[in-house]
Amino acid sequence: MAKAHKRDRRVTISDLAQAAGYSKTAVSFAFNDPGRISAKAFGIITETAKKIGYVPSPTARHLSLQRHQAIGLLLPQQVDTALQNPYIVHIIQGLGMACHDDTYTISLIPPIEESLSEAVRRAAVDGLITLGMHAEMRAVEVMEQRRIPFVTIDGIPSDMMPCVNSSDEQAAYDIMKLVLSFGHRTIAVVSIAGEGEPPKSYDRSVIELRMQGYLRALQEEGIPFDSPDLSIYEQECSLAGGAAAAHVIMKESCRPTVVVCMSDIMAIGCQLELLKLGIQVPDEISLVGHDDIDMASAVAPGITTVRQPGRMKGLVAAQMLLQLIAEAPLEQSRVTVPYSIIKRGSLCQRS
Amino acid sequence: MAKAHKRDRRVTISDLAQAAGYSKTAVSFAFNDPGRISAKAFGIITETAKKIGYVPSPTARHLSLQRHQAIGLLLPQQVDTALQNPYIVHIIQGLGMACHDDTYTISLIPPIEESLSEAVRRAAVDGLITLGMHAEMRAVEVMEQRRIPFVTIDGIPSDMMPCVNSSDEQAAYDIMKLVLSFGHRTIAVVSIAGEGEPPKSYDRSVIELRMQGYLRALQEEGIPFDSPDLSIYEQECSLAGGAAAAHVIMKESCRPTVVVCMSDIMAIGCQLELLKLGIQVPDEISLVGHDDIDMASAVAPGITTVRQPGRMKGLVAAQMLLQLIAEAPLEQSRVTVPYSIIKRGSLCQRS
DNA sequence: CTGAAAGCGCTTACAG
DNA sequence: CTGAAAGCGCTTACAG
Repeated sequence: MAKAHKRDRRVTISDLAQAAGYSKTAVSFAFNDPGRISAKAFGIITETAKKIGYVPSPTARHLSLQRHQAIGLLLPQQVDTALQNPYIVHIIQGLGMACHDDTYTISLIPPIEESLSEAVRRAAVDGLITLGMHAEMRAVEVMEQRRIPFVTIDGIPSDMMPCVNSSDEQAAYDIMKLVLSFGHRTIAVVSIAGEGEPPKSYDRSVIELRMQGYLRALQEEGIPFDSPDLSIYEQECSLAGGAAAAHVIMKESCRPTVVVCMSDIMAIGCQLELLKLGIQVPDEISLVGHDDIDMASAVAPGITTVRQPGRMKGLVAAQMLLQLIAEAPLEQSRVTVPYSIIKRGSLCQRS
Repeated sequence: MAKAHKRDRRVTISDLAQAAGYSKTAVSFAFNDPGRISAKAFGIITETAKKIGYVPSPTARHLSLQRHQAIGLLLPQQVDTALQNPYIVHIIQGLGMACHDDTYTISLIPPIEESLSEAVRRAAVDGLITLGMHAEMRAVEVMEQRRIPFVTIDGIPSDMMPCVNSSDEQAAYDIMKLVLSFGHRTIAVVSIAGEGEPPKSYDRSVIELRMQGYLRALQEEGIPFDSPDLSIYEQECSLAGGAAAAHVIMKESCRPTVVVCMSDIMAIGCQLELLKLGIQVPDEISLVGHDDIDMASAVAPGITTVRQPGRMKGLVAAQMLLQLIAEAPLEQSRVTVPYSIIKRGSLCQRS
């Protein structure tokens, strides 16, 4: 009676049990295990449910079952910033592919007031995918306290932390080797500027690995870190950052014949700006990038780049995570996903 | 004692209460309203919490508070497919911007076995953003049963359904007018093929509105729907679809001087293919698109297009949704976000 | 087949 | 300031 007043209350299992003339147990079975009640009970309950508009509360279910049917992606930055990075979008697509069959949902979890660990505390998910995590981070501690499994993409491998990486160092080495094989000896490298401390600088490790790869290849060719033929810049990872790089490079007294960018987005920004400035690409200045985003093949000339298998990484990471959630053993806790070098028009023989 | 065995159990509020020598009430206050307990109690409880690694269960909190601190985005397709559409990525970015301050999380909710309404049933969120919903859909019914507020982007306006749209008909009209003002009279329109019934064909309404806009402009110029100067194609909304359109168009006996594509992605695909086929763009064939995705300015020539304010729509929709969740009245329940026509090189005077 | 009851882990009105 | 207890809305072992 008291309850009947509140017209706007959500209808609960008790309402339905009462309306249908069965117990809550029976109602629950009707929705989750119909075989355990009579056909008659099932009929009455589902009919009544339809009539009074009963929908089981997911939250209550989650608490009861200790399961959310959701995984989270821990973002190093706010959602709008993070999704500007096509690589992250690719990763999400990969997660989606893995979640599809198991009808898991994906939560995007940005830091709360700069704090990833606070975000982890509040995340209502069965597991987390993290980007560029290393074992020392506070967020890891919270995940362990909460006993919530996680898989790291592009993290620093360490014990007990499943992760999927690609060989960033090797990939960078390979593309620099390619550049050198085209005869280039005056080289500009555009690295990615990290904005501050963790969590923002999540992929410092990747940046460092790529730089190491570049330098290793250069060294093999007799070009040391401090060679006058090598100039290294840091720019924001965006079209604008690439454009800025173009301007700085053009001011060099000893103009490079190739610009090696750590990301396609920068390479494209740089290329567009160079073209605007009337420079012939690739004839006067060649360019290479990293990631193989969609745009890399759309611009003219296309960007020679390393394909970062974002989708594949997301897919594999999510599959591993679902295994962990199911408490199944992992075949391997560190998987390395292959990259490939995509040759397009932006890199040519030094003229 | 019995509990103490299970080393792998998550530590709960009871564990902490016991360990700290206070009640669960006190523990709860320590985390949510420290002012209500003594400084001493607060100190002991937080200290002990740290020591035994207590993190409050978000799920239990959600059930108790009847609040998730999360909104969901109902996707018309699987995550990986949906995110191929940059417009949807933009919308998510907009949602992120609105959610940032209120520390709401975003859930990506794809249909479950083709069923959006099933997805809505299971969604553990405080509110939903839907794409292209109309009042008759089953999903709407479920949202109402669950009393969960929602805001529709690109939906068909109707009573009691808050929505944010842009004037698609007008935008399409405007760009076709622009095309006509450049002297074009032999025109190919490439529409978006809908793959089947709802939920897949979520944006049929948008497609229809754009088509209506095109036709209205054409009609004003004396080009009726069945004019021999007008050919209409349907293609998948992708680079490949655009490329396919290019081939079909080139086989026309009466070759058009302009291709009006309903999306940039198709326009770009078409342009790249035309260029490959040796056609001069825009001199031999001009092109226009729709959406102004990043790539539209990156290709050469740039695509003349209508900027779809995806980010803005997401932002506004999420702000409205948060209002509804807070049970605050909406200033207006139907907002129209402005578009703008972006002129680039792909459209020129008919030669 | 059916249902009373305990449990999931919190919050909070209420009484002291 | 402090705590016992009811409540959030489900699931499920258990007894009948």
